[in-house]
Amino acid sequence: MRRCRPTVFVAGCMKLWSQYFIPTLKESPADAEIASHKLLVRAGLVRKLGGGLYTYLPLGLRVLQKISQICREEIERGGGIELAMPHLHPAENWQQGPRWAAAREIMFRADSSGDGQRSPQEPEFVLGPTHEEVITPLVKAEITSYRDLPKNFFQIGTKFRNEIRPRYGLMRAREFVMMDAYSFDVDDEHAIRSYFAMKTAYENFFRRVGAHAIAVEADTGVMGGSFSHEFMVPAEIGDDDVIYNEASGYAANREKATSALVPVDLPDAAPVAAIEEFPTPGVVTIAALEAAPYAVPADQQFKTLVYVGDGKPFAVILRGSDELEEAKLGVLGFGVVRAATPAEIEPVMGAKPGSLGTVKGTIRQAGALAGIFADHAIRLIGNGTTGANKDGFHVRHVNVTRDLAITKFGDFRRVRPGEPDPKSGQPLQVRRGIEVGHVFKLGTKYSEKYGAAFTDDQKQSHPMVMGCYGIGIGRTLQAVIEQSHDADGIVWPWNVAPFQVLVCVLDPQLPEAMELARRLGAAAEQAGAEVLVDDRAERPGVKFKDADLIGIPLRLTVGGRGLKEGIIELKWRAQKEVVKVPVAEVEARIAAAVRAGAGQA
RNA sequence: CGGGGUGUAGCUUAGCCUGGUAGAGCGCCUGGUUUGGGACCAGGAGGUCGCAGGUUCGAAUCCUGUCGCCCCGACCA
Repeated sequence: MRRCRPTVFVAGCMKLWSQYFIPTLKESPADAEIASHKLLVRAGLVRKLGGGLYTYLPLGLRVLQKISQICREEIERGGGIELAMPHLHPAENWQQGPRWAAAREIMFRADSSGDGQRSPQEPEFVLGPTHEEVITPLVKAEITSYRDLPKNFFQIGTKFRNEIRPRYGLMRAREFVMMDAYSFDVDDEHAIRSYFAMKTAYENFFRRVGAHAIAVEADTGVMGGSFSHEFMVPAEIGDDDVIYNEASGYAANREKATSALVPVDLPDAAPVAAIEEFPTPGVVTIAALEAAPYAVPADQQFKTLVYVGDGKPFAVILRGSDELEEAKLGVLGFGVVRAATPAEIEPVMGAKPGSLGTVKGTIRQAGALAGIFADHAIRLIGNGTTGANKDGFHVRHVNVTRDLAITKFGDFRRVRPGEPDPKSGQPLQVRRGIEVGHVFKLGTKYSEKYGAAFTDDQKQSHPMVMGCYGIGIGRTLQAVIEQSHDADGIVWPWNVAPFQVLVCVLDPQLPEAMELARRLGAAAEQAGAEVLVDDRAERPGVKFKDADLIGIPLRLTVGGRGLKEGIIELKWRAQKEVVKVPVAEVEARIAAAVRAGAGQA
């Protein structure tokens, strides 16, 4: 017979470490790069199944549930109604929607079970990466009157995205837990109201879970305001650059950030001379044209890039010194955008990349282009140099208004730190952040496509105005760790800690020690805390190290030494000091400590 | 998908260049000594060296292919 530890039952819900499951690690797994990822694994919160796939172990699950519950409460307070949609979606729902082509590459396909012999070309099912394609048809079928609006439905559940590169543990997983909400309103004004209710709910949520998240402008709306915000947790390991100015409060994702580089009242430059073609053999880069003998500064060159939007080529003009921010091409309205290949460019433009330009009359097949889009900043050039659409030639004295064929101006360049803030003119700064949430005013894109319309009090039918909202629950969990840890381990904020109180029994073989531990645990539970009792037959050093690693906010230590003196020790994970408490006073002191812990959270 | 790296016991890894018995630490099991910040001694279990081919008398080691994983870029909660 194998010897087993006898099962010990404890009153209340407190868990005995020896009978629970908290596999801590002394060393970090080799594949963990950042602090939060290492701690997730070392503290026994998660284990990896495969790339971007994680099992939540008991401790991790408890935190996930804590965060989910806080999220649920705040979204409900913001007007959300919880429901649960399938994770498996008929591909048909997506095929009828507006972004099948764009979204399918990140979707996992799921075909009917069987021997796989009859696997169709097109998937029958996909695993849901998000749920607009499911909620909108539901609302279309169920809601038809203005009397039933507004509605805001949300769920907290698993999402599947075939991320090209899963990374950093839960930060970018292929299967992850997300809160997603969808609002339906009668008009823009109400939709904006729903939007800001969600934004407020988000702010409350992040405050309660102890994550310092800042709302960052993610899109400049067409209606004079901004109706997309990302919630970013500042962190060095973030994937996104936040462009901001502290004084003015301006903050935007790099992809959407703009600057006041071009004065609004900048007059159009007058032509200086007739355009003139000149030979530039072998010159195919901005840098080469900057060099002798040409000596044209990069910020006096027009850079012409060719992209393909939904199969049609189009051109973008930037200053030679600027970089294209590809995400900004989104405003052009194409579904799928990619850089054109040299083979695609030459027949349309008349030259290979490096000699391209958009001077009127020089484009071989101007009609083939879906448009020529110019960044505002080229107006700062006024008169400059560009490619002649003839290999080995450029043209100078090119005037923006007189000579360039431009369909439309727009903001396409990537902002650089130091440029003037669009709000205040102060220099912009940059820092890294992790996107943990997103609020987005969708408009009628989906409601029109799926026919989600309502009848107003004038018997008129209108498409509903939608908003969509997401919070990465797992990502928030990891962001909290990233923001709240020290050299020894995690320092959980009270509200999301897997347990709030750890009773550390140094001599569990002493019946009186275990008996006292039970008393302390009961007192903490009575005060409203969740309690973990470390009753393992380990040396004190091991227990203290593990306690610091898993980061329970309040630690109560019961040891033979203290027992003799009639004291126990009370220590906050976030502080260094140890407070000795006479056994006679423990119940009252613990109750007060638990209230304090819950209060400051 | 492009560039770089890596795969050896549950975890961290040495060995690979220069082919010849697969090693260590942690963890685990047994016994003992310890006992307030990751103890010590003795004994023990545990490895298809990612996978498939090839070269060779002989491959963890060299070659080819393949797969997984990690890092840098484009996408996202």
